[in-house]
Amino acid sequence: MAIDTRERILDVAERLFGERGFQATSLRDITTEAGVNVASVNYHFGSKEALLAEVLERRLEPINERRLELLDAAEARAGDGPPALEAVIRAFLSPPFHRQRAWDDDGQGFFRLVGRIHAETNEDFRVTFVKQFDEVFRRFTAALHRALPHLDDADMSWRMLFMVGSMAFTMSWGPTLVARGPAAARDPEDVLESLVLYAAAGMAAPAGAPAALAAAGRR
Amino acid sequence: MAIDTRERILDVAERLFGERGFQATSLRDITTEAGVNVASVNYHFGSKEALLAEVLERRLEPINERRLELLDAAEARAGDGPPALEAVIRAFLSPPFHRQRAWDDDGQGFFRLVGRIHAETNEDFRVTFVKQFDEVFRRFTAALHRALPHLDDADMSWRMLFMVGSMAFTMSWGPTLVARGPAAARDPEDVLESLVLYAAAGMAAPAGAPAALAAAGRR
DNA sequence: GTATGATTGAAACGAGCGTTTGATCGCGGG
DNA sequence: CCCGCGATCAAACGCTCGTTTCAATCATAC
Repeated sequence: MAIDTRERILDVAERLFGERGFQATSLRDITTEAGVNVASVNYHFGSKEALLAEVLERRLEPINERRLELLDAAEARAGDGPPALEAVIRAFLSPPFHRQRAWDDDGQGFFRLVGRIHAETNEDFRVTFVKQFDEVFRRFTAALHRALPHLDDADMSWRMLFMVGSMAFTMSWGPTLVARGPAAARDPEDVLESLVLYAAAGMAAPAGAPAALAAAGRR
Repeated sequence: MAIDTRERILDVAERLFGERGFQATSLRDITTEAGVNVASVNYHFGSKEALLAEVLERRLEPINERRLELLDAAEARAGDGPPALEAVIRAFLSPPFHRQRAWDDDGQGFFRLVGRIHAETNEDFRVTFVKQFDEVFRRFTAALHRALPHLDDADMSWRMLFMVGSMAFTMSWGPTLVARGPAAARDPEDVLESLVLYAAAGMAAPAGAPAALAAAGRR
């Protein structure tokens, strides 16, 4: 009936998956709200899982492309020297935020969905999910290593995990935090700035000693 | 049949909820693996949701108690002055890690479950979930404000979100990261140290300017 | 030993799920 | 004009879910 059935399904699925989660959202929820037939999901996408995959890919691909563009620019600006830490971190963190003009935008569904899928613990899902970030991770790991030569591989891996965690959590809880207390209300752009500063400072922190030594030093 | 039906159900439920998620885990999965009857869940807990609540409470209550104890100690050590930033952050972050001797422990189920529930976006769930942290958040917000007087309320709220996100993400992805590349393999205690250093540096970062000013300053 | 109340067991309930089917519709090309 | 085909539709399929039922079993107190 309507303009484009595929697009309508993708839009509604993105929002509902973000609001309620993948498992908790039924195809009937989606198709009813989109005003299309139940069968159209399987007709256009093949299965519910394939629908999720396409929902994610539609957003993540341009985001990861943009990340690499910004990283290229940061490295070009640095010439032969190591790239500026803050620029590298901003290249990674800013693209997801730039689809979000305000906290209650339409983009909120995607925003929450991204936060949610980052927390998905199903190992099969993680394998396919990580693949989409393969090149992004390799490039940013290398760039961060150059910007922060004092960190070894293990330190870097964990700190990148910390950074991604902050980002994912902010995307997932940001709308809730803003809705709860007006004290926290700020432009998404401001929050991004705050997150970049936080991550840059954390990344640049001195490398930790093994726990045994640190414990001895503390006491 | 066995020693304690309630306890057996709680143990298995904790693990399976962590591995597969709440929605994706059926009561029959749990009861089969625990060797008890399907009806026993509803008999002992009332419903599947009530079972989840008890699974969470059993672990979170002692963790939050410990957090407050450690915060008390840190504040006592500081006397009238502001508490040491790193001590406050360690008081918050360390309790969940201290149930985890190794990454492949039995505690992994709980570890992942905690990571997962932090990312839950169902608003009803969040309301009840946040309540359990009420006092913890109030106390730590106050302590961090004293340790970091240069941050306003909004900055503090967001940075605490960043910190919790790093923690939750680490708990959720830590086992995956360790299993994937031996480069990252480290004692959970070492990772905690790394996380504390990262969070302390991020928290202590200079306060951000509003985005408009920051953008002007960058270009 | 038997009554009593808590616990367990097998089976069934109704509802909702993802998916499939086969008829029907709309429409551009022969 | 109608053929062919992609798109849509209502309906049904088989299955699994959380929950309930009610009889059987157990432990304990009298």
